[in-house]
Amino acid sequence: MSRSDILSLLKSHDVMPTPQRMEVAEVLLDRAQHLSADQIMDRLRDSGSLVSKATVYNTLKLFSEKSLVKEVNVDSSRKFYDSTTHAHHHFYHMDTGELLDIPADQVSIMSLPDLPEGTEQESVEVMIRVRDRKS
Amino acid sequence: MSRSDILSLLKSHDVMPTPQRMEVAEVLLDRAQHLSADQIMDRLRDSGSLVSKATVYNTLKLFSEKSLVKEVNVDSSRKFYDSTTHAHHHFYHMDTGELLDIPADQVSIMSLPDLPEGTEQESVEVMIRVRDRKS
DNA sequence: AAACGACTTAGAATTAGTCTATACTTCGCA
DNA sequence: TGCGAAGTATAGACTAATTCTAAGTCGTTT
Repeated sequence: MSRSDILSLLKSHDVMPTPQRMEVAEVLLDRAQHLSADQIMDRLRDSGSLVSKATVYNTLKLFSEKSLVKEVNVDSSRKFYDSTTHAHHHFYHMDTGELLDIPADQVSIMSLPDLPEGTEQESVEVMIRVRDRKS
Repeated sequence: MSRSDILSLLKSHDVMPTPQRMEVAEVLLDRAQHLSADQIMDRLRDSGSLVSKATVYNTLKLFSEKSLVKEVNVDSSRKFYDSTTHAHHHFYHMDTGELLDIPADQVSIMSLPDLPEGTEQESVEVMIRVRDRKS
């Protein structure tokens, strides 16, 4: 995704495109991927950026509120941010800690349950945990 | 579940039934529920128990290794321990932070995807996030 | 120019969970 | 009956991710 694509993406999601936000977006939205705040910090540092930790966290929270990215909770020790926002599912590789997309057409859920009284559905996520085959 | 049921459950799962482990088990396995380590600590304290934090964490980790309980990650700010171990799915109520079981027969997944090369499946979990209906 | 609002920042604070080092129990066995 | 090994339990120090706080920057408005 080019700089100007990112710029208009931010604008269209009602996010003021500050230089720091642009830097974070360029890292995360570069391609379909799942990164933790920490990994994003590292990449920013590697490319010489001076964005502060607080700003990275603020920015990621803002992005996910504005639906520019999706939070994924797997591990309960850290959050991942997913550059793919449309509905899809994940493999979680327990040995490597890696998160992989499941192609959307490869899982289908037949019947969804009745929701608890007075609630509405926010999202449905399927998580398949895998590990290295032992044999 | 009675004390003696719990006792034989621990034994059958190869867990030495020390007094502290019995206390933790009595709290968590009392009924189908999802508790965080912290909630378990609170309940133990309320009932006058002196078990230490470290022991509670050690015990919960042991229980889940021995498949006496199931870890559930939703929130990435804390782990939940589920007293129901057979395969089932969850609602996560985003407003209350509560976790609810989905009756097993109410979700069925039609097609499962091909697993990544060289891996085997560990578990499949469906998580439906819900929130209070706005209207 | 002063004030304003939105943003960024360093570093302190918080919090779930882990680690460490010490102490206690149990139990086989000399 | 006493000893030692193995397995457990504990307080408290520590870690790591994330949030908070309070001060600073910057562009815009008055």
